[in-house]
Amino acid sequence: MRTAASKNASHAATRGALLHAAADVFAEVGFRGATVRDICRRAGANVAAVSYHFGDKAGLYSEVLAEQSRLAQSRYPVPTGDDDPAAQLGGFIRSFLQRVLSPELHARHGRIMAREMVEPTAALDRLVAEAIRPQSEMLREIVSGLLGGAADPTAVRLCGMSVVGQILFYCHCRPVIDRLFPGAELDATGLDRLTTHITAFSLAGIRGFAATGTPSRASAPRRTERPSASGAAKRTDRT
Amino acid sequence: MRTAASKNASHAATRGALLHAAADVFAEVGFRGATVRDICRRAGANVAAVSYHFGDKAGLYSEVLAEQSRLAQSRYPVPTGDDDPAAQLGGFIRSFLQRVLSPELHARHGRIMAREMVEPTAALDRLVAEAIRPQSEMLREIVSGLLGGAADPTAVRLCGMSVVGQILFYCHCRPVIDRLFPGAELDATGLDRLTTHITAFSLAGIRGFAATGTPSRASAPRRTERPSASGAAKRTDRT
DNA sequence: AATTGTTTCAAACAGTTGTTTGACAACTCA
DNA sequence: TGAGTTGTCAAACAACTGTTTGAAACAATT
Repeated sequence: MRTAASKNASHAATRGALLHAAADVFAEVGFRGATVRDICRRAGANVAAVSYHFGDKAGLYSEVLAEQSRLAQSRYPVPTGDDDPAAQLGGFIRSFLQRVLSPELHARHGRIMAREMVEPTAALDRLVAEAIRPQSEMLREIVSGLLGGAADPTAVRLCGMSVVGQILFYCHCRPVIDRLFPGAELDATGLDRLTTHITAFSLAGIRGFAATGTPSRASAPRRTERPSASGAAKRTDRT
Repeated sequence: MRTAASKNASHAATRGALLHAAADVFAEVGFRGATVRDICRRAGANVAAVSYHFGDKAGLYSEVLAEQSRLAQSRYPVPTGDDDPAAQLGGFIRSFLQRVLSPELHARHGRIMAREMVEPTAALDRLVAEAIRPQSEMLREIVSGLLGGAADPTAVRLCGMSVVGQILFYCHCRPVIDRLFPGAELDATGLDRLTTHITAFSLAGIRGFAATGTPSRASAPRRTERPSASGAAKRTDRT
């Protein structure tokens, strides 16, 4: 029998090298595009190493996903201990942005997560349960605090998604953004500016809902004609 | 020589069947995951058909991308002819949402675009130039109209991205949303509700900027401690 | 020193991939 | 009719995929 860690250091060494290399490769080309041979070459390990240490490619990927998620969470945790809901929202947005966009984490964590969301693998369920749902719950409480206790749960959910959507846009659409606005980089300064903007925009948006139960006094968008779709769906404007 | 259409109907027929089947397959499993054999099987064509009609797999994909983009744009165009910037924004949001989320288009257009943005291929440049940049420009003018003529270009851009981010979130993160909130479907009614929400949220957010040149009166988010990152980046709060 | 359990490795395996080939049928136009 | 073009097809090609194998190297214990 082996007494856990004391036995062999090389086990943990190559295992770590595999995780390290795999994170890079998965981030670059996705799960499908990644090849076990490429990962092993970068890790300085034999092709059989993946099978030996993680069972198969999917097992390695699942482990990478979990590790990246843990790492990002511990590096930029959501700050707690603030009573002001507005400050809570700002902290939430800042930490979220840093997790997916800060230069040190975007290359791996951010891109891997983006891929996993758009093209889910079997590992997504675990990721949602362990990492995403708690975050979602946290945001729900913050928004709820901003909207007031008796707020419509649907409105709370929609506002939360509006916040997260703004954040993830910069992560998911980075290739497009870089092409549209070549100059704008996302270094630490850019991240600060982004945090300020999204927080202010979101607070104003949420407070628009808080004022009246219905969406502020905004002029309701006029329906576009549906060119050939038959039978206009019955209208239900109110939330 | 062949006089265009009169020659052989079977050419256009199998070519169309290939585009049709390929759109489905690319939407389902992405460019990498799609196999020429699967596409041809669904199209009722021979494996060699792709090579014959489109040169290679990438050529077929590029054609699918362009066709889907054209199709979505003609089906749900951005309504024009409205003078009220708020109504313009509502129309922009509605048509955008319908293009990427309406049941008839999401299965193909929406999902293919989402994949292309997260994992770009060589075809992205053409897509940006022909479809995305014009939309971006349109949105820029709308937001500019809302913020007033002398608005900071950076603020206009950020507000525009806040709008688009909210929209694309439902397209890019659909797998996650479905797991977090299993009940919420996105049929025509749900799309209407979404349109109303995002429009109201965005108008409130933008107007928060229009009031003062700086981000409303929002309490600035307090900085989270950076656990181990050395040297705090110098602070530049103002936009 | 012999034994045991663990980790690495080159080689091979079986399957799939995109693409090409050359024969064959269908059609147009003279 | 017959030459010439065009589209389809089964088969094959070479390259690459994830995974397995059995032997070798290694470290620690007996």
